[in-house]
Amino acid sequence: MPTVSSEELAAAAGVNSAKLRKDFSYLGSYGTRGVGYDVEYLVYQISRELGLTQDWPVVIVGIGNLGAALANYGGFASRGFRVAALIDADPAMAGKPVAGIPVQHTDDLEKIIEDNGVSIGVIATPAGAAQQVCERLVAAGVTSILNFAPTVLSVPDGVDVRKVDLSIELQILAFHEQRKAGEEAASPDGAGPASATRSKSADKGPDGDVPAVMPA
Amino acid sequence: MPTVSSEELAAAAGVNSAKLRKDFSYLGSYGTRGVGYDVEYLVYQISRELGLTQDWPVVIVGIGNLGAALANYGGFASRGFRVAALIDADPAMAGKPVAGIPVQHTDDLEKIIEDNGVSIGVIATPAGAAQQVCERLVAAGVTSILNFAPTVLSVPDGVDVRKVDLSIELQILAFHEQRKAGEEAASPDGAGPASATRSKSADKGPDGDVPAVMPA
DNA sequence: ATGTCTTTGTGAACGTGTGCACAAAGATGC
DNA sequence: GCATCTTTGTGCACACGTTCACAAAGACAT
Repeated sequence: MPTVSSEELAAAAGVNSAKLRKDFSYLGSYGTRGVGYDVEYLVYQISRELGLTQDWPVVIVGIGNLGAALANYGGFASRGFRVAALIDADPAMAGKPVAGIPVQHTDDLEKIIEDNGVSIGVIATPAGAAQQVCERLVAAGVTSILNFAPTVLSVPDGVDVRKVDLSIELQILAFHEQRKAGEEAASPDGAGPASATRSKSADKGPDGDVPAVMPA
Repeated sequence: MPTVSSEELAAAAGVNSAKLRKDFSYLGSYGTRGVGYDVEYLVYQISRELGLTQDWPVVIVGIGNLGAALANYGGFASRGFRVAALIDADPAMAGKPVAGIPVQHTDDLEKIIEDNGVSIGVIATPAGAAQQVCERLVAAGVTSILNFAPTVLSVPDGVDVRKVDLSIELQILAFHEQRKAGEEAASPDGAGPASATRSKSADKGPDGDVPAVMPA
């Protein structure tokens, strides 16, 4: 029986082995003392807990560059996601295959959702259309939405929304990049609107995450 | 002078006002007691701390659907990013404009980086090409990389890499979706490879983040 | 069977981030 | 000038996640 120890896994993943064991214990995963974890059972158990063993039909609304990129993205299928339908508002797109799946028109959105039993929707439309699409998805029975449009969606209770901002990661990189460059020369501080320049060093935690609030 | 109180900002952002004030104090931002924060100065100060006042030239390597979507993404410009160049390995793409910017061939990668003083690179290539592109970017002087390819990149010390996995957010939604559905009926537990079924409830924190390790 | 050796599972310590609560600071009115 | 009122800045306590350290469990050799 192929096994693996928490120490090996921890080294491979770059995390602490105790944390890993504790996580596994929360999952109810029991290893064998002196041996380790049964690889096959462990994989199955984690997969099930994460929902990888289920088939999740999803629809992608808005088949622009991003929607097409998502439709072609290989990582979905291997994680249990199945692109049940592609939907776009442009009549010229209708019927055209993207990633081997014919694009359908927005008019049929509700029927598509219901026929396929879809509970997860992906919005890749322009910002202006996102809220309306969201409402139609929710009304048709979708309870989880992944939003790539640069808008905050408002949804009723019981519906989960996760917003993906493609520029936020770039923002974080730039933040660190600025820190790297700022080590030798202190902040240049050009012509800001401030009357006085404040000091106080502004050091944050070593992780360097961005603050909770940032301007649009 | 238009001002805003921490209480107003906190309500708008949905966070605690004390946390917000503490964050601002770390930034060296002084408000006026009894009044609040000078909006204009606050915006400027946060923008500068986050690096929004700087011009960050970036290159995007791999102009497929995703690369094109990124090139067209409006959120970059407003956050101080400027797409300095688009690079692709396909000679047929060379010269073709995407988002108004002509695509250049990979052969000229090093020259493009150096000429534009680029320190941030975006990789949107297939997984197979990512590591090689990464190495060329780093060798040419790039010190921050945003990786959309489904591969782990290895880089020398001093280079930051952030990996964006487009399916991880979907994964998290599915995880919550599974929890929603699992409330009424306990886990179905089909034909797993396990000999015995373990219990122990497996409750995680209320935030419901995914564990540190997951199978590929 | 007994001892040794490996690795798990977990109690306890530690560090970090969040929220409360209040003194201090400044504005405003009289 | 003094009192009052608002809002900041921050000490303190609490909660949560991470890491350490070790007893218990089991495998394996003799």
